[in-house]
Amino acid sequence: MARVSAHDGDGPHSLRVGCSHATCETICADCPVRGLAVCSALEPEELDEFSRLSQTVHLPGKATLIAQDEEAEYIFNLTAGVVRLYRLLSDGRRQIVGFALPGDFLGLAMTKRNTFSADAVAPVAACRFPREVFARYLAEKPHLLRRLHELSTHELTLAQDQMVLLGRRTAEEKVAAFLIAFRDRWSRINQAHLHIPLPMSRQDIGDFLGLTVETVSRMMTKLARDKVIVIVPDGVRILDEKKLESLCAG
Amino acid sequence: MARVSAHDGDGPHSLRVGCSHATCETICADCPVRGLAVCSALEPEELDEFSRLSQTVHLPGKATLIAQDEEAEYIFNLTAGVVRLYRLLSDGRRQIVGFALPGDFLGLAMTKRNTFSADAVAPVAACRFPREVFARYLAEKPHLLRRLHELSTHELTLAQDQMVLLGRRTAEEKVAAFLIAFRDRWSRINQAHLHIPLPMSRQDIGDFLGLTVETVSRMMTKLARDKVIVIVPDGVRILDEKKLESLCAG
DNA sequence: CGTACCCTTGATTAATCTCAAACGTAGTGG
DNA sequence: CCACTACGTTTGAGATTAATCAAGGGTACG
Repeated sequence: MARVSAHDGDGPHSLRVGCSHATCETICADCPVRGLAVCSALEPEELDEFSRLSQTVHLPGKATLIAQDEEAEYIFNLTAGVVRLYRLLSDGRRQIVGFALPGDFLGLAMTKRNTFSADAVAPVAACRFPREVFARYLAEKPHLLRRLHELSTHELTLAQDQMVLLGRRTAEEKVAAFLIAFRDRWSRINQAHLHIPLPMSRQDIGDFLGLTVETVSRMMTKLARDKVIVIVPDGVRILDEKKLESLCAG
Repeated sequence: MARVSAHDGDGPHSLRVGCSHATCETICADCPVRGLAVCSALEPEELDEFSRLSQTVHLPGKATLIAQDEEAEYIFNLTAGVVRLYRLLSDGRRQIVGFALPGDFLGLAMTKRNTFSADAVAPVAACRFPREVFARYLAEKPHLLRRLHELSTHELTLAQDQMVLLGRRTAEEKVAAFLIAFRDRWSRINQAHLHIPLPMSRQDIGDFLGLTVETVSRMMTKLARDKVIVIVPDGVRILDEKKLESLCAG
């Protein structure tokens, strides 16, 4: 896959196009999220063709991938890092509608304008496709469309989970459910089960759970005090899995 | 379209198959939600073929269309009435994840098991397709799949709106935003703008907005006291559109 | 070393929930 | 026809959760 770096090398916004076609194949084959992403819908020979439509981009933390209401120039297939997706109210209140992890696709809707903003929580790598190019490719690949539809409806299910959480769970249940959900999502990427990496800030977690920073912090402290978790740098370690699960109030 | 009644006629669960093929065409052509529903993706000759895959069912209020975690036997295309979609927590807390109006499709995900429950708020009419039959038809109609994907991503956008509402809006803003959203959805079906029909109970509205019945009632009363709306049987009438919109806190 | 930022903790306030009761309406049966 | 019941809605008073306001502690980075 052609490779572009948007932050390293010779200047803050330099673009450096890297590998040849042969290299591209190697990169896709080595892709850590190969089996999870949209790409899993494609045959090896299609994947080769597909990969040539994109560029691999590396972005630093806080970089914007998608800006709400702006024209959707690109869609992304995240390969490393974590991205927050959010909407803002006019007075500045923010609701994070999701966190994207490696393997996640940004821009499923393929709409002309973005319906949310997205920026990197920590440095990210992604396959970036011009939306128009992707749309043309999609038009002649029904099985890719089917995969996209699967991903969309899965997202919709997650969104409904989140509605239950936001509307009907207490602060403690929200935090517990968040940790469990994050553990489950990470475990599909790497095997580490009891250590949950949380690269995002408490503020981000609060804006995802419909809570203030202070409340998130208090609930984390409470879970730690109750020996359910230990707070470690950039995450938590689960001490009592059963207890944490029971606190979610399924 | 073949017609089945699940509540009228000779017994509580009687099924009465009605019209012939010729009649079916007439019914689809007359369908009030023809231009809104999935059907809008189909050519007239396809529509004829498509319609023969379904039965028109009529269900009384409170009837269950979809039961969470059960096998998804049917998918529905709502033609009349209102349906609430919801999830339950094990202790009985309920979150309504959406209301389906005429033209809406239930079962977009096409998954083997239902991820939510759905029941009629008031008597409904719907085109009912056996899931397997629909899936087979879908497999050979990429433009239908495309339409389904469009509908799914639109649902996802609505779900994200709802997350903002649930996570970051006050009780008054929630109720105001609910009324505005409902007015907008009705206006796509019939032209009546200032009268908003609300066939669902206050409890339903509360379970949709993440509020208690009492709070919904109080906010409705407040809006009425402030001369923004008038509460009428089975709905509200908007008195001050601008004010109501400003209360949503875009 | 200082500054900035994030996280935590404490005290107080405010929004919403809970509990309780009264009201209205629709349907039922005497 | 009316009384009675059932159910949904409204209103009030008090309890509770989470927000707000305020301050201190830790860590990273220049």
